[in-house]
Amino acid sequence: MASKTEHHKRSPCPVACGLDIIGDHWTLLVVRDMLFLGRHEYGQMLEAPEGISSNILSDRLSKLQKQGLVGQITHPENRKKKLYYLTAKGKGLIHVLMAITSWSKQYMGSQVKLPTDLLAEMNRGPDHFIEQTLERLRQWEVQYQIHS
Amino acid sequence: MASKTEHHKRSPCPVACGLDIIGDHWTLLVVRDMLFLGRHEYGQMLEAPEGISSNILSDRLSKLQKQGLVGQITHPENRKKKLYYLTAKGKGLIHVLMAITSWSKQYMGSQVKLPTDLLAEMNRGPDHFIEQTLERLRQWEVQYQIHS
DNA sequence: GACATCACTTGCATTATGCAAGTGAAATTT
DNA sequence: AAATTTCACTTGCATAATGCAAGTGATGTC
Repeated sequence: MASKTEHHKRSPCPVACGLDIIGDHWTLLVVRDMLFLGRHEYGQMLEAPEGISSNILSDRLSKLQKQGLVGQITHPENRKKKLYYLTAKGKGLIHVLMAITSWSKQYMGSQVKLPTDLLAEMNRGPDHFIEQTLERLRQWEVQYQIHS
Repeated sequence: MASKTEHHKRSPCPVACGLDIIGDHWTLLVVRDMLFLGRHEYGQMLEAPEGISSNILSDRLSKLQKQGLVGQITHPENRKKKLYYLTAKGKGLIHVLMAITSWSKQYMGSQVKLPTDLLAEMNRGPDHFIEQTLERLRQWEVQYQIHS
């Protein structure tokens, strides 16, 4: 569970410290699911096309909770389900995710595609897209009475 | 060498595709060295406080070159040295690195510190900082006659 | 010609990941 | 209320990635 590569013990660099949390193949995909794709349940995230394994998903969700990026509640409509949500710290990664998205669109061209509704919103500019995304989350939080 | 986790084969998501290239503990630190810290030699990067291993550094530099983010020339002042430089694709990651930096500064507080000169430039706003950083690189490229 | 530098490479132990299968608690069906 | 299903994990085991120490060979210096 504890990674051997904990940069922050050796370096105060914000990039190095940030990578201690998000510097792996899966963490940012889990954040993406919650932030952009409306996936807040374990089962939904498992179904994402990248094909995360159940043990990795479980591990990342618990790490994200320990680090304060994610919280959870039991699903009000089904007590055996859980809902995972982003805290302010987790939502703060929206700028990182958008920067990666822009970079990929620009330099990996034909390989990348994104859902048409998100693409349309994104084409109206980054500020608009961010506001739209956060508003969507706020509404979802109201629906489930989450105070992140 | 070929990772088992190649998202782009399963998903066209720009986040997933981007993470295929930068989604590990070390790649972005190597880019950071070249982009912000003026480290363009193998030996300099080895000395970074995070303590990258020589085999990992070698691996990442060759991957970055294969993917077109980095190029190399032999050092004009010492033929047994090499100079590594960022292409436009590599420099394009500046927005990702800045987003991570901002996020770390905001949410990891006391843990992160950065060189005073960079901090001062950063406090003058992101646009200024980006222009300053890219200008520094341009001058360095002129010095070594690099046409990225 | 001996020695030091430099950018790697190699071997091997440790850690992380991928996959398939299993577990137990809660809900649903019979 | 007994049996089955759903759900969020765990576990076991094979494979891949990483960390570390020690080479290697091509160059440059004394």
